[in-house]
Amino acid sequence: MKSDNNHVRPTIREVAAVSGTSIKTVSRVLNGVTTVDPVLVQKVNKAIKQLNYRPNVTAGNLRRVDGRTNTIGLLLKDIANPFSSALHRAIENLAREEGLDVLAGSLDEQPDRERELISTLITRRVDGLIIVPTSSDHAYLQKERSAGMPIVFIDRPPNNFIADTVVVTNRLSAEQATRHLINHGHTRIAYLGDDQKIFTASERFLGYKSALHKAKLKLDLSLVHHGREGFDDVDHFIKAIFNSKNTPTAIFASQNFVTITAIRALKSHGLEKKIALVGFDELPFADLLDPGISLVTQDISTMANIASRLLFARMHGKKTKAEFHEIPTMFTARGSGEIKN
Amino acid sequence: MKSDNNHVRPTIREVAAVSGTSIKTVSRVLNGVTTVDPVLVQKVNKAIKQLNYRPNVTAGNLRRVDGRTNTIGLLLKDIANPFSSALHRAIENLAREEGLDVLAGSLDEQPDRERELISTLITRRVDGLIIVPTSSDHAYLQKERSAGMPIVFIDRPPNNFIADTVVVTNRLSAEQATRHLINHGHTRIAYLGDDQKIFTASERFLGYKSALHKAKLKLDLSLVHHGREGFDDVDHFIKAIFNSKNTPTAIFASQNFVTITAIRALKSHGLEKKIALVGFDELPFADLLDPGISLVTQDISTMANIASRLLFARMHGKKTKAEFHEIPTMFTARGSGEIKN
DNA sequence: GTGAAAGCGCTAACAA
DNA sequence: TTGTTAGCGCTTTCAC
Repeated sequence: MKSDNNHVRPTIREVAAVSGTSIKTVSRVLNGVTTVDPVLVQKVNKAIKQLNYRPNVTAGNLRRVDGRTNTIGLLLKDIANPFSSALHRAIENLAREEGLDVLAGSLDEQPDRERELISTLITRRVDGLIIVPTSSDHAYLQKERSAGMPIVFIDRPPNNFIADTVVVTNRLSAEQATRHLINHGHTRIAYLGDDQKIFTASERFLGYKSALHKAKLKLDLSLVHHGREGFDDVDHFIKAIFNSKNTPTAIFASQNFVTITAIRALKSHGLEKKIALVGFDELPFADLLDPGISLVTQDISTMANIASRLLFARMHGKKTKAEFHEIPTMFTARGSGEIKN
Repeated sequence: MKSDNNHVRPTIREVAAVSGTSIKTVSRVLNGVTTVDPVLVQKVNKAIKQLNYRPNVTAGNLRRVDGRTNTIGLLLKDIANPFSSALHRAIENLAREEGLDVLAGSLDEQPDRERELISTLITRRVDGLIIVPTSSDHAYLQKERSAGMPIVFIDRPPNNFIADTVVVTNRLSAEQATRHLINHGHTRIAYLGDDQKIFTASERFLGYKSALHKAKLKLDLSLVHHGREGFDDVDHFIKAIFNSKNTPTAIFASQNFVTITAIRALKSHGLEKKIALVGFDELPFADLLDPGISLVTQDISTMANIASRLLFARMHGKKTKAEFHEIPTMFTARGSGEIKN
């Protein structure tokens, strides 16, 4: 609150005045330059303490030769989502080691929000961006990268734009999960997924179809639903197929909230121990349910590690061509996926 | 990357040059001043587009009369914890409406980390701070507030420092939860809690004791354990009391990870339908377990709302004395807490 | 309505 | 080793 005159922070100039030195000497002390006379260092430190001086780093960065703000931007689907927050935390830890702070924001699958947030982050001159994208066209980022902004995509690749990308083996893992159900004797396997516009959702659906195909099972579209997480339609669909003649004997749910909806629906029909279920995505405490939920989970730690290292390297000037990393998933059998037909 | 000469962002000066106007006119256009000749506005906008100019807000804030950075700092226990991330998300939404970005960080119950993070946030000149504190002494913040930094505490109050605070009715709600178990016929109720140094943990323990006292039940310390979340000791303790002669018939678990540990232990003994359990804190999908977990939950949305509004008001110069808000909790009976003795 | 000059708090360059 | 000056990119002041 600068408007308050008794509430103004002292500047480097005042520290210089109080300590009887120059601002440059104060600056040197602040930056740990070793060639300063220890006596002056003492004086400066005393003045700093006396005035409760706190350097303004944003002012310093303005002139500083590297011009860095030591801040990175992180765009997530939703900060409160378990996958997002685990990713956020892992990246926070890595950023801290590099002396970077993280400005994170939720996009809620809204492309406008993606552009808007990226715009404000650029306006703040963050040093780099890690993005779980939601837009279907990232050509607009070309200008930003040309202006020197390092950008790494995680969980989903960019569209119409080439950049470092870290994703998981969505298709392969979904195929394996579906095959797992097939191997337990199922031939009528429902697919419940997120909006197909989302990369991970469409990839996982391809994996599901591929598994059916390889097992010479026919794709029955009446058992397929692409919904929006948490929306009633998933619930309606599940209730509808359970009331139809064509009841599936197994379900592959390709995202955490969809899996939750499926579990609720199964429970409400008393079918949770009769119909097999395999989910894809983080699901806290999947082991506590009865039956435990068999899940394909993502190696968030490795994803965060690779993405962060890539970003930091670009921030340090690395100029090699964009890298694409596909991280294997883990499968944990806990019971729900091992129910036999 | 300023070191890269072909990667430098254009400045307001270049926009002025290209558009054939002055930097002040460009500044006016940028800030939407309406008294600018539309012809000049056109020219300026054309130059901005042509150069892909992005104003540097940190530079602008330096001179700007209010000196604000439009950033707030948010210190949480752990960004990936369900309670923290829900709080974070709620605050993010409110901050966005005010045009503020959020710099969030995890403290992991480490007081050093609290001081360190606050220090870097002040150095960045954030406009305000919302803190879930972990330190046992906040006197060090006095200087910062005197220098004009608005500070609001949430979930836990400050120590040796008076500031706006938003907490829940920890003691009362814990007492009610314990009484709920007593009302179902239990007299040997175990208490499992977090480290007592944590405000919420000690308050909830007081509530537990108060309920016993009012029901004329004796406090049996062999049924009480103050552990650290996720640590094996909670698990060991539970196993020990189940193997003792003094087995409890009910458990009050005062924090989410402790509740999880309790559920796991009960399940491993096949006791989840025999021993009653009430938890305190967020627990995703508590309704999906069998039995459903009866929980005291916190009104995170209201907490975030009140804390944010308080902070924003202080940022706008509000000078009234510190407010203390105690938010009621909600109790949801789902089965685990209604098991009778 | 417009622009030149000063200055925000700091670091870089260069001199002493 | 220390200090002076210029300047980072912008907004403010104030004259035109």
